[in-house]
Amino acid sequence: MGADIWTPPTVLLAVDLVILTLRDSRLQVLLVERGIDPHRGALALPGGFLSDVTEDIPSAAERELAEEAGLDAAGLHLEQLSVYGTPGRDPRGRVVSVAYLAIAPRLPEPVAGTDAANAWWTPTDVALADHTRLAFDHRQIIVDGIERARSKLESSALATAFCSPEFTITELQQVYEAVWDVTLDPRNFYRKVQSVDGFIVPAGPTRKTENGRPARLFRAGPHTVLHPPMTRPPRPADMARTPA
Amino acid sequence: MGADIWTPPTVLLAVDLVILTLRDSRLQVLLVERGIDPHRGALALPGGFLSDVTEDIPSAAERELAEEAGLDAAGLHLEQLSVYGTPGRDPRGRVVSVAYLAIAPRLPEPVAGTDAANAWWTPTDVALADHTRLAFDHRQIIVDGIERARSKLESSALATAFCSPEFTITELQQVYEAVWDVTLDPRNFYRKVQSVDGFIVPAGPTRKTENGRPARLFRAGPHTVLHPPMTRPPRPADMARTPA
DNA sequence: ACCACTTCCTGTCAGTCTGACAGGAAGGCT
DNA sequence: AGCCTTCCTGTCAGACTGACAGGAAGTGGT
Repeated sequence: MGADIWTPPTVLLAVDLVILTLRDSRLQVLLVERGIDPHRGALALPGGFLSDVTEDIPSAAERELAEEAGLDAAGLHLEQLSVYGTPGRDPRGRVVSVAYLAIAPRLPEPVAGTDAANAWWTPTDVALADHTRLAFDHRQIIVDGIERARSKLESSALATAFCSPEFTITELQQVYEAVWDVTLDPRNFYRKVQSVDGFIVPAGPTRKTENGRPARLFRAGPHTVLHPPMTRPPRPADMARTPA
Repeated sequence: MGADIWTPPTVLLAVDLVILTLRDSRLQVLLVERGIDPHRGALALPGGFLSDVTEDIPSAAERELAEEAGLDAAGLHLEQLSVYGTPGRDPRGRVVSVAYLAIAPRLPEPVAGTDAANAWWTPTDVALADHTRLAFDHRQIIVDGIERARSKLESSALATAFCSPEFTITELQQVYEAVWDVTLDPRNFYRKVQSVDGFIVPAGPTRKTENGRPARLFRAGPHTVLHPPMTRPPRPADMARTPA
């Protein structure tokens, strides 16, 4: 406890975005190729530093969402994920990054074409494969983001954020199946989803054609917390290990 | 896209701690009285700036836990809560605070006596009462911390962190009742808690006396996620309206 | 028009879980 | 021994879940 004038250290503040969507019935994450050092050429999450010292952190996340992903934050689920600030994670200095989780509906196919056009949707299993080179600690951030999405699918209406404003129950089921990496019984899923109060509401008498019998359309209901929650079937891979 | 040399802005990084415990069958939070401006004299969460630019953020949280609360981080649940960095939340500059949620077992009664002795356990309803003056945005941080604890009691074994290493089922029930602010049926609670795989395990043939029949002792089991989860009964305040 | 095929949706049924309630077990105290 | 306290085991009806069958509503082929 010296009596000298001590001033607290300063850090560089960044935001990183885990943007998830459903394409080809697979969970995909948006990655960009880094054009500058460090980690030039490696894949990374969209993100960047605060533009100026007066910028709000959620605003920075929305700005990066538009600049690097070409996505409009309006009508897009965006929530804070966690903070990553281990010393040495960025060689440029002490960088503390606030990670955000964004969920994009499947519709906006063309992500590129905007400012930073070198962005690709990547299936999550590919992004997390051993041979994929990810910058910084972005691998861990992606893992955390996916786990957050998996968890929130149980207790919240987050699944509707993966869908267009109007969607069928089958589409909703595909969200659960892709994110949880399971297969669900359609009949039980129909029953369960419609019994949860305020989860989804019928969207007019409209219907939608594709191949078989037309499906009814729904939209997100008024409730964001699910009572009772959706139950995730136990994955066979989760064998319990007992730490001593 | 200017060609000028742009340097990202720097911010001051702080940690704040929401430390919850159970005292007198009530959920209580540790608050300190601020001795310096801004908000001198107001109540605040324990916390402070990073000590130096090389300090890890979790380490800073543990250091503040020891310095301001006199608690040892070992064997204490500590998890990151969220980040609070709205411009203007601190008049000294752009301060971004990483909030942590800590759960303390009921035993360590004397919190004071250490470096910063002006720390008190405060029932959460008192801390959040309208007449209580809380510094900065700490009211919101406390609300978020309590909600996190409430939520995690459902799906994780967090409740055991409120208890001594060995505890009775009744003590565990009091945790749920205090945090959720509900009353639970002891008989159903016994059945439920013991049926959840790996939640609690019997702790030897030991017993513990107090007033009536001795209670069996348990300790935390190997699993930290609960299958199936504990279900929180709907609070009477949430009157559901059933649309026709 | 009819059939084959696709997808969507409704029903049934047994096992399990939940909420409500009764009553016995095991201590201390007078 | 009684009486009080607290702990714990049982029972039972209703709700929920997982597994499975079969009808409803479209499209396309012949």
